[in-house]
Amino acid sequence: MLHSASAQSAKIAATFHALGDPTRRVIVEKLCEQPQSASLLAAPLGITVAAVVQHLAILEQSGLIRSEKIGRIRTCRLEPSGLKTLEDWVSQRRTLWERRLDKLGEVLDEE
Amino acid sequence: MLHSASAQSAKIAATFHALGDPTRRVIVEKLCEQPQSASLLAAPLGITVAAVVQHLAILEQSGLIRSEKIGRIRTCRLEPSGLKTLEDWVSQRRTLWERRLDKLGEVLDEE
DNA sequence: TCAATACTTAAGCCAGCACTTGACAAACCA
DNA sequence: TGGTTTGTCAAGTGCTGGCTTAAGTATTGA
Repeated sequence: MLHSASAQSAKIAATFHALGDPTRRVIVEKLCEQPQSASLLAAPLGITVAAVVQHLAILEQSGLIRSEKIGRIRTCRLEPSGLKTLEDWVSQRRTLWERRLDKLGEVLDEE
Repeated sequence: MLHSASAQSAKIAATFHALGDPTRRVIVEKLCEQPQSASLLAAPLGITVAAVVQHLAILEQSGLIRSEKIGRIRTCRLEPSGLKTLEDWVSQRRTLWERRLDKLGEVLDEE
């Protein structure tokens, strides 16, 4: 399955933007351990639930988390494919960099 | 070699903050292919060299790039260990998440 | 049914950040 | 030596983004 380059870069942009904020990173780290409600996430963060909900929206848009509302409780959980997007980007950059070194090696060998 | 948890998290914070900006991501992507000077980086970005230099300082602080000034030219190159920091964070989260699933499986098996 | 809980939404505040301008310094070159 | 290139630094500007408050909706439980 192929994605357009722009779709991929849009997703990566959203992901990095989401994880660029320390509070959102803490949320993601908590959700790695177990799913939690919005108010449960807010408590240790020292910010209002309203603020947390705003963070959750950004995280959800980026695909890093998923949330489901049952009754009056919204339960959030990690979406592992979001981490995969990140992993792919990093390994792609790494590959590019290594390929460059390989080429450089070839040139040096020829001389 | 051990690093303190706070030192690691400070580095990760700097890395995510650095990559949270689209312009800085473009810079990193360019530097994956080849080292470049500040003005060379600025040209296709449509911003001033002064702005690029500010971005470079942030990227360098995060450990994602390294730069060296020879004559009047500052050459920037990728620092692969910066990408490694990122890779480590992701794989750590992934591991946490998988471990949770494993535990969940055990509990279900016991019942 | 009434109150408490859990979240949602909108509006506004303010600090931080990306960027510019302008003035400067150093290196290169004709 | 004078002009061009390349980068540095400081100050200022405008906008984004994280947060709050306040008012609302839906769900739950006594």
